Amino acid sequence: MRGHFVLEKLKRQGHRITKTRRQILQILGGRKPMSASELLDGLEALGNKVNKTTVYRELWFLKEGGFLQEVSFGEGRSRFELVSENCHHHLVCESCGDIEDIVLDEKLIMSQIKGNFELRRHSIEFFGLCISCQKS
Amino acid sequence: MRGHFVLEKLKRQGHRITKTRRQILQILGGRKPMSASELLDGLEALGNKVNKTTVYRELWFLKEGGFLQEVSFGEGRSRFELVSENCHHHLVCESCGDIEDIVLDEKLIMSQIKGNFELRRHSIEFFGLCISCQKS
DNA sequence: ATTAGTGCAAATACTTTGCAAACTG
DNA sequence: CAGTTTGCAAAGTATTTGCACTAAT
Repeated sequence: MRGHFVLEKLKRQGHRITKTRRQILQILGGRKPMSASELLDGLEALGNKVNKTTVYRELWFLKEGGFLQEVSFGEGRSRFELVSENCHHHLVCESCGDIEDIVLDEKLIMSQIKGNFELRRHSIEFFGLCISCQKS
Repeated sequence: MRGHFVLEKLKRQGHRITKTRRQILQILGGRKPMSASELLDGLEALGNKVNKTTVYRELWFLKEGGFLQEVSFGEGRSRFELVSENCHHHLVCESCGDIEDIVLDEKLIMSQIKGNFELRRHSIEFFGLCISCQKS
């Protein structure tokens, strides 16, 4: 889901397109899952000195609207990324924190869930060392 | 890894077996991944009014020792469970919070990670509705 | 007796809330 | 103008730290 598509849908839904909302989508559009504070930094880098409350509320708003998904890398804080059509997961480097996307064979994994559990969502993350960090 | 095995190993390593340490292992031994505050409640239910600091320190200690593993369900807090020989994952009910273990075909999943990423650990969780919650 | 383990209070990090003010459409 | 969005301050929850004190071996 691309940022401008989100903006159009929001507009159609009667929501307002503010500078902060536009910039948050812009920032999330290009990168890996981001935490609230990283987003805050990103906004500040764009010259937008917003309050953290605004960022948290915007993340909640966009998540509720189905535009963002929350991911957790066990860092004690949440990260958010634009929902993507192709279901992907992450390779997280424990040294430099770099995040790479990885696409798994969904069917293969889902087929292993037997029984009557009604699956709604899942979260799969791999942690280790990226190529650059293996060298150093 | 069973609790009493952990206790023996700790004793061999020169660590002390305190009431709190014994009870924490006892509580973690029987159940699903628990948060620090749940553990605190469990200890209080056993008549042990420990301080939360002690619980956090003990969890850190046992994790460092390789006896516990940390899991995150994106709740904004960490959970801990005894490390198990057979690598398992979790089915988490989003309604009642019940946690069921599930064993996946590791090789099948790991084989999908191509490239030069040096894998150290991974985390796979499924969220949805357990059987009882589907009925109500 | 040593020193690992504990309690307490305070500090830090992340996130949420209430309300008044500002801005978008 | 009306209703959405924002800022600010304060509160809430999870976790950590320093230091003096207690207890296991």
